[in-house]
Amino acid sequence: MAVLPTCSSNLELTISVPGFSFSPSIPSSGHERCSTVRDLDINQVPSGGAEDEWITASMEVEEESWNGAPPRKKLRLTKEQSRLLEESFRQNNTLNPKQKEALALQLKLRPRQVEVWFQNRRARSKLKQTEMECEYLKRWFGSLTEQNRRLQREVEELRAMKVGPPTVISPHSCEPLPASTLTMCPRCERVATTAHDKGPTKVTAATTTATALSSKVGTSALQSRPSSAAC
DNA sequence: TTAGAGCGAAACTTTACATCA
DNA sequence: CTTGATGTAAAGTTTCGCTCT
Repeated sequence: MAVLPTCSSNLELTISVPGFSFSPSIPSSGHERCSTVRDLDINQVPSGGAEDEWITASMEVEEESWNGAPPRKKLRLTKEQSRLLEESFRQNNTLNPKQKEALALQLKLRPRQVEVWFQNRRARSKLKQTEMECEYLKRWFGSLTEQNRRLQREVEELRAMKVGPPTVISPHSCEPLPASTLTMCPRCERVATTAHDKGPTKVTAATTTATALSSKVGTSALQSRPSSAAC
């Protein structure tokens, strides 16, 4: 199996905050079940109020929502909160309780929110990586299919040539060697002569073609696979 | 201007596993 | 060694805010 990119924590996932604005937002008309209080944008600091008051207020709203039907009020993180979370995620994609507490304090969020954000972020990283692996395998499959087509064409061409068994000329005697002295290198599958024939070997066109063919496989394998030992 | 579809992300649930008393 | 409590991560799902048409 090929070596695949494995740096999930380095994946650059942009966290977009659509429509983020400090200007007063108009409550969505499609969510009538929200109370008047909960229609307030919880990301928005109330005019004239301190940020701490805003946080307290938004938490109170959440507490209230637990009486009766519990419609979730979803927080939209500010750009700054997202940035800090991302930064922290890059350093460490899991948090111990102390880190979680500290980060929550720093971001003025509840520890549970930080925890959920990290869970979702890990999930997104994994999804992104899986998608990348999928793309990689698709491309690899495509190139192997193409390679296979080419090789089959070459096999057909060779068959059409109807050449006899390969003839090897010995460098010592300058006489043709019997085909039985030919061996195949098990690693690279190139044709080689037996041990007693150490010198450079002249081969006929057919053998050359066979060697070139096998080396082609090696070359393209090198292109598509990250590592391949040279013979 | 409004309604609704679609999408992204926050929040939740379930399950599995590890640790500890 | 077994057992129950507790905590956490992963995977899957639900819900909601927002944009676009």
